[in-house]
Amino acid sequence: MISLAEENYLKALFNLSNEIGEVNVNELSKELKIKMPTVTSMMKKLSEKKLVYYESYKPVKLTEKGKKEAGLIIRKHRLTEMFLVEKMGFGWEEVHEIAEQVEHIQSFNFFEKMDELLGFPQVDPHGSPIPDKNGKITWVEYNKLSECKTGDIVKLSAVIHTSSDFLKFLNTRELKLGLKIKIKSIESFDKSMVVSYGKRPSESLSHTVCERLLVEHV
Amino acid sequence: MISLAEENYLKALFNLSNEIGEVNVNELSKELKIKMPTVTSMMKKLSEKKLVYYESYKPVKLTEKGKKEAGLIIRKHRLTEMFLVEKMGFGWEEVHEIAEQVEHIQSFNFFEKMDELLGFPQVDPHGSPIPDKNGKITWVEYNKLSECKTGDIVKLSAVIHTSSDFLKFLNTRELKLGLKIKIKSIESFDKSMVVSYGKRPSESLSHTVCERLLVEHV
DNA sequence: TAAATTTGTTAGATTAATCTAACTTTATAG
DNA sequence: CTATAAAGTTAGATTAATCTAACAAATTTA
Repeated sequence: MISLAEENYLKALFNLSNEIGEVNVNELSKELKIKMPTVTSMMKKLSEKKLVYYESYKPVKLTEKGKKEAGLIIRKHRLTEMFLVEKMGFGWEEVHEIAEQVEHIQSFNFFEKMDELLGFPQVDPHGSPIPDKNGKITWVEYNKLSECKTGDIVKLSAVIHTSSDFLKFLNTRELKLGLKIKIKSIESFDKSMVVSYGKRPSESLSHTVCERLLVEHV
Repeated sequence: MISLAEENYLKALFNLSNEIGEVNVNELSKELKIKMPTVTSMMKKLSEKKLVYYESYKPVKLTEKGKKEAGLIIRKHRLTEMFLVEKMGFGWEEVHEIAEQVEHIQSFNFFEKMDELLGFPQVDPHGSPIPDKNGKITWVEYNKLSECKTGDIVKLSAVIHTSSDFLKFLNTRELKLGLKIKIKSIESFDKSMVVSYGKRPSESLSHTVCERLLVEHV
């Protein structure tokens, strides 16, 4: 049995690994807002349970078993977010906090039913892929908007770092997934972009924002 | 802040109080399957938090504050059960276990949304009343089927003790809330009843079953 | 009403998850 | 290549929720 606390460590490890590969104790500590000694001792425990590879003074890695468990938690999180948006009418900026709690519910059927009612979605409301029933994730290679060049026409496919404030900002600019965006110009001094989309002929987006918008070329 | 463990004690107290008024430590201990010394110490803690009245060797009572908190937890439980049945297609025998977990989720909006999507229901799938936003419950006086007499025609309005097995049994007999039931005869030796309802002209129900079926006279 | 049973409490141990303080190892910067 | 900084560990304390063993109070029964 995996405790609630353990689930949170696995999830954090999974998320950080996907960004930066191996994860050290310090990063995990910051991510979870839990002091390093606590993280160290939890790593020993998860190592005993064969959920992570851990050796003193070295970065931590999820085992296959750990990846699967983490994937299944993230599956529950993302299915929940999708359900909250699609079936309950929440905004995409509201769902993360609720899903953080719902993801720990132990009931295969509950999440199966969500999946079914949603029509087996592949991505959550932020464009992140939903792991399958084995916890396996299918990575789609997106590009950062910030790496595109003037004249490119792209489709907004996902957003990174789903803080509620960032999502509210996107709402105010009517930036939604699936939207076609044309890059009109790039300011060389601050890398901000002037783009057009929907009914907005000219919007300026800071580099920070453009780094968090994932797009596909069309 | 009320912890998950504390919430479970409050809920148990609320439920037991409605059946038997004052509740002693032993009953609470059995209900929660937690040993008596643990219950005693938790009563002291809840008493400090002004959620219960507690004095050594005396029965425990919820304070007004405790009643409100307990009512709100039960509200979340029952809204969840209703949502699972009405919006997600679960059977009434499957929802208790899931609701036991969902009831602890901290999100006003989540349960507001359920309430709204359900059209502000007054009762849960077992006919139990749903407390209002202040945790207040409106009691409707039902009669036990076991207390009715031959010839009575009644409407099945609620069921007590919602164990999954009991509910599955009701499913096999096609006994649903709202059903009109006619009492054809009562066996004096075991108090079992022969009744007719729906497409079933003659069904025998044991006294144990009849005590758990709550009805209104029509 | 005295004995037996049930109910309740106290004391102290245990477990999981956290912390702080002190120390060690590894990495970085002159 | 040493010295300093950053990262990591160990040891020991803390808190919440649980337990068992032993004792005490209340209730039931003979």
